[in-house]
Amino acid sequence: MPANILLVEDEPAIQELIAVNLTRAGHHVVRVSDAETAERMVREALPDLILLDWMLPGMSGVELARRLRADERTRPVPIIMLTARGEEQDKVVGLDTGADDYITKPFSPRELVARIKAVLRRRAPQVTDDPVEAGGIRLDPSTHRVSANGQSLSLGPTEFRLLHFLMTHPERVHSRTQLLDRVWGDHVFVEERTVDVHIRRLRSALEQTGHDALVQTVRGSGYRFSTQLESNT
Amino acid sequence: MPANILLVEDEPAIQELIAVNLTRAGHHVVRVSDAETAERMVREALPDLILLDWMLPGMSGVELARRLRADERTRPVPIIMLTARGEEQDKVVGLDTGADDYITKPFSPRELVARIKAVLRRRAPQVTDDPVEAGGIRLDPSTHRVSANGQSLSLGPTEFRLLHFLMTHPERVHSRTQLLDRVWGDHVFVEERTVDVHIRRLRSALEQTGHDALVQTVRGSGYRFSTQLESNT
DNA sequence: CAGCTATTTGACGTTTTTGTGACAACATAA
DNA sequence: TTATGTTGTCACAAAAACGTCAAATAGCTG
Repeated sequence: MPANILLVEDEPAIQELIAVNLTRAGHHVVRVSDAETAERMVREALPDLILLDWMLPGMSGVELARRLRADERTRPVPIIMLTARGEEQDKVVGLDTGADDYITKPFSPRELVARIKAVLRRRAPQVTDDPVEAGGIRLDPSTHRVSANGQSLSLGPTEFRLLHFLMTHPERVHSRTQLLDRVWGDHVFVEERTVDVHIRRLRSALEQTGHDALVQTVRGSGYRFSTQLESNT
Repeated sequence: MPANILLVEDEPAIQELIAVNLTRAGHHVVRVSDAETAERMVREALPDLILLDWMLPGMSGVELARRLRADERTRPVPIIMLTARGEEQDKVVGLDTGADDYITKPFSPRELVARIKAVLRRRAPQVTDDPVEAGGIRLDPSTHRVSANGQSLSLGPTEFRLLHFLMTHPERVHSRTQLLDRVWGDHVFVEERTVDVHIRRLRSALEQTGHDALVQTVRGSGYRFSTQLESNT
């Protein structure tokens, strides 16, 4: 289960150490040295998980975590705190800010990878029933209804789940494989091309209400739900 | 929704951590360090929820849960198990004893509060004796009567409870399993498809009075009582 | 522009899910 | 007891959704 991980750590040596190990574990790591940049990146494309150093120049890790938790859109992203001190107090405060786990330096790569795996798995069944709204589309899992500017539209179960997933992970590119895993389920044996077909069905449903640029194709990579127009060269 | 919570945890530090957070979340917390005392307190005054540590000196949490489940009076009190990391397999057993949920240490206060909220909501006795009215249908539990635009119609007991439940939880989609739990009872052994049949009987009763779109099918999910028309096109 | 690859699209057969009528078991009341 | 009504289950019918393919189209590279 490879994941996109955002590593926020100012000390180059540690950054390197962590990045190497995570990459070896199959994850895709993006490195950042300060909280401000990190915040921008998170808003740009939600990572699957954030590794956040406790102490950072400028805005601290704690502060960043708090800010991310304050925003509806970034709230669900799991955060693991990297803390230098092993004090009980810090742990409490750290978790209080909304971190999902903490790990005390120095730590073994093995442990880090294990923790990440645990957090990612724990996050998985975190299916929220909360309504999602973006780009004029409103999707409510509890009533199983989708409406576009008041006008309601009907989707098959799979299209519904697909749209739900895309809307809860907006602005991010999802490969066909990822979509199959997250929308269809880990164990299904389905052609990747099938995703295309469902994307198309979803699109044509959305188009009937005038929304036609929400589900975007990223050639060679996958699909993306975005309220921003596609960037053209 | 503040609740009375009984916290059974022997380790002072964790007890403190949890208590502080729950109190901050508006709950009233009573702390106890062993199962025996806990049992006495529960019998004395039923709490709204019990947070129960898996491992306890003397009688274990599991054992306590089992005993509470065995008694008619204490059975309905929801229990959330606190388990230490790495007891994955035990989770199953824990749920088996009748726990409503479990949470693995270390956990974030945020997560704990959320779980508690979820369990309390799930357990909330939302069935009252008040008459319900929606979509031209009026249902009165106290007189056990249903009327559609004045015209009264007769339903079997099961259809009555089914309609009652649907009307008191309108617009929401209910899976067959949920309906079995809430209408038939928690642990009845009935085929899921039986729900379909009763839905059909309910529908045909309603149709005789001209109401035919109230009970809607949501393919792949379940059924829904709604006054809004099903989305078309 | 040509050649190539990736994606879109429409069609189609299959599978899954739901609707329906019938029936036997059971309870209840006359 | 019989008569009446309710309930759970089944088998089959109907409907909807699904996955796959192949042809058409679009995008990229040189």
